[in-house]
Amino acid sequence: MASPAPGRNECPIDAVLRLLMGPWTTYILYILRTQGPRRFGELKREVGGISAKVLTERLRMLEDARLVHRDYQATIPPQVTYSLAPRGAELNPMLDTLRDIALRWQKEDEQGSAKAAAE
Amino acid sequence: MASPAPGRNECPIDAVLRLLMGPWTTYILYILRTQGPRRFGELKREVGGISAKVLTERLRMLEDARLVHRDYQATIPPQVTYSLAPRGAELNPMLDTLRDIALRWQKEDEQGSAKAAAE
DNA sequence: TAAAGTAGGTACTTAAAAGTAACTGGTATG
DNA sequence: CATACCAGTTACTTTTAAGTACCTACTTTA
Repeated sequence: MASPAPGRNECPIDAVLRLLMGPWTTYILYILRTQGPRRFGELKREVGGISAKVLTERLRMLEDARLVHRDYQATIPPQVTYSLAPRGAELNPMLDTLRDIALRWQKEDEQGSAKAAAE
Repeated sequence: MASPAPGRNECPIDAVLRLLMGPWTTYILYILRTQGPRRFGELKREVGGISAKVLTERLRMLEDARLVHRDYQATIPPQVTYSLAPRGAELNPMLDTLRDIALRWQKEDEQGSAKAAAE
């Protein structure tokens, strides 16, 4: 890219959002957060429908950003366990707030459309 | 899509993140939040580098989600003013938290790499 | 000895998003 | 009488991301 558009590449908020967005990502974090550390295969089964390629991509992204910790045991067969890193846990309150807002909006919209339909 | 993947389409957090992510979006909200209501052309100039098409798309998305309010005056030439709607303002604390976290991580990473380079 | 499980990697295809350029109607300006 | 401004829209192209399928090396199980 020749000219980095202002507010796009430079914005640190965007960098974090870019990390979280995309299919599966928040769901992966949600599982690690509520179910605790999980192995690759477990995670894949629990997310359900995700391919190994995309799961690997997401986990690498999250690992590079240090939201998730990867523990590799060179046993046979190898055991790779993923867990929430401190930075991942740091996002929990924000994600909780976001979830509350999102759920409330969803409920408001349903009530609003129900009321509008009844009138 | 045949089977809606679990945790993907159903997740309300994802719906809001999907709204905020993407180039320009948080920057547009940032301008409306810090500079106050702005007209289409002003917004376009202030964001800088965005095309009318994409800016319109983003504003329509935000308007549909009721984060932003659109005021159309059928004068000649027409005046269209965009402002933060209540829902948009509701996100402010969360975006502030997110920005603080993002900036701190950025700083930590810079210090970390600087320290690592010095050693 | 063939299959299945471990944790992925690689190549290819497809679909969605983003960007580019030209166009709209109506008026005021040069 | 051609141009520019306002706030977009439309058609088209390019880029990016996501998805599909198959591959690795090694071991245990049937």
